[in-house]
Amino acid sequence: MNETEIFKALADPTRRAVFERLVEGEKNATQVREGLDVSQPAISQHLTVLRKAGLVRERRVGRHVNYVVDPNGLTPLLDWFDRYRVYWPARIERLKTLLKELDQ
Amino acid sequence: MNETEIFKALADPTRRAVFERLVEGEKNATQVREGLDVSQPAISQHLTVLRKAGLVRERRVGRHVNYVVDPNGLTPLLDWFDRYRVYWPARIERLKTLLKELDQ
DNA sequence: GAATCAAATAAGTGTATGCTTATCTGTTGG
DNA sequence: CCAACAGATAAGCATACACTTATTTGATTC
Repeated sequence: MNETEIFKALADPTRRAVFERLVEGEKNATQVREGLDVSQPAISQHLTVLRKAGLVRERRVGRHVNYVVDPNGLTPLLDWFDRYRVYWPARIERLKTLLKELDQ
Repeated sequence: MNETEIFKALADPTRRAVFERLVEGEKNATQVREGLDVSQPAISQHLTVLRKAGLVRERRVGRHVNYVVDPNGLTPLLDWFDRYRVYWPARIERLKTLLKELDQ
């Protein structure tokens, strides 16, 4: 749930691949594993890390456990970026300004 | 320069603190160190990691070496977020849509 | 309710990482 | 030039981490 945990979770390429696969849609651990050259426990461990970081949620469906991306999981990182938005490229910065104007 | 390197660089709390201090403005290694309870070599090592990740740049000024945040350093991460913007909170998502409409 | 299968946990291992102290490098000001 | 000082590098260490194989847990289906 905190920045460090999320950054760490996304810092590992394999784990980021797992996350990216879940972005495609809800999947169980076996489906997540397809195409990735790691053992079943490895996937399970990665999913635990992602879950603890608040990036994914699990949902039991019969014998399987489905994993879904948590829509709010990335929020802390977005907030962090927001705090240093001075250094964002102009394109994004422009966007932000726009929102403020619209909120008024 | 690649996502993994940047995520890793920002995943360490001390190193992220170093980066955040540089966001305040150009500083030399000694100034960066102030208030942080780590040795001089530790700071030097953190700065090297940040520099290799493309997040900061160094600039010799006499006997000192000044460090500055690289404005484009975060771009790869922003692009990554962009790729998964489906899961951004609605507020931001709305913004994006708006921009597109305005571009037309 | 026993067999089956998905997924988690246990235990162990090699490597990466963040830190330290000690030393070296390089630039400057007297 | 050389003394002084900023910062980098070397070397070593303890811990964290990503992975493996082996085993356990837990739910379903026959």
